[in-house]
Amino acid sequence: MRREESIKLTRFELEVMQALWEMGVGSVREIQERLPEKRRPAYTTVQTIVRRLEEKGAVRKLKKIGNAFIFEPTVTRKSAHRRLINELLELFGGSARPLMAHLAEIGKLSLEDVRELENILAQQSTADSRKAGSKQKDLSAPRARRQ
Amino acid sequence: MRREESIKLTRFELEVMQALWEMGVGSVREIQERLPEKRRPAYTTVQTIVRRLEEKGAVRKLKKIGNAFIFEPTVTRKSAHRRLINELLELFGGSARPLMAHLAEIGKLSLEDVRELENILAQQSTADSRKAGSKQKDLSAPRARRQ
DNA sequence: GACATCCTATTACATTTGTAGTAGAGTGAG
DNA sequence: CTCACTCTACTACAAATGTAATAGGATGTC
Repeated sequence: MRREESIKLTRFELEVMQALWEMGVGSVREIQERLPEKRRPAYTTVQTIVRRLEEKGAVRKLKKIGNAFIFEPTVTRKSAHRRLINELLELFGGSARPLMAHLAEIGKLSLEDVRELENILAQQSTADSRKAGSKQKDLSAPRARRQ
Repeated sequence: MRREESIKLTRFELEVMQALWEMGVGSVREIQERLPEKRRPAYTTVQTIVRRLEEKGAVRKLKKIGNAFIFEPTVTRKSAHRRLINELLELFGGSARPLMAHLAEIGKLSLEDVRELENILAQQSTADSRKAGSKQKDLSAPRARRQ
């Protein structure tokens, strides 16, 4: 069994996974309909991507409803994101600092962002020092976007 | 003239650019020799990548020494990195917060990192607040910085 | 049970990317 | 000048990726 960390996803594959992660599970049709209407790919295009995702081990057939397969993700959004981040980090020398500095420099990171993050981290570190096993979750939960 | 922000670089192209950015300018030979010895690509492979980079407008011929061209980057490391970061940010909903949270969650970000960053940001914001009252934009404006 | 639908499986093809070979022009050492 | 080298320009080709068409099986609807 391949380690899921080793699965690399292309841009389009990631979009499809994104839809699946949001839905939990879904058919090819449902995935297609969830993709942005602007320049929505053909049904069979989505089908091809889902097939490739299955070959890569990123999704699997969960069951069949009627004559349609229902797919579910077998890699978590988090692990996929982790991979992407790690790749990006490599370009920045492996450490998060230059990346953060860059984020700040190009205006993507506000002082408020950082202060909140600092609080979270501070709490984590005290919590972790007492009980190292507990995974603090949901920091990456989607939140209202502004563009 | 294409806007440099629109230039997308592949993994290998980025490695080559990395070498060029470090050197400032250089020939194909020099670039090749600067690539990591582990699995160093053939000379003509590097040559091909450099040619593609030239077609994309990421480098240009600066001059000729002997019969060899000397290339120089025409996109800055910063702008290339900005593009990569923006692409990654899109996956995280466009905001840096979830990305930061994720970084913290997977242990890539320490409390010290964040505290230092906070200092930097605090200084920037006081400097900027004199000009633009609202959001701290413009951090990406050309601000005499060494490359 | 015949038809219009919807799905799957298979095949196809252009582009991009990684990786390099070859031919021939330019250049420095004798 | 001639030879060995070094470069460039051009060509090649497989794998990955984006994008879809086609053929044919399964299903719901009269």
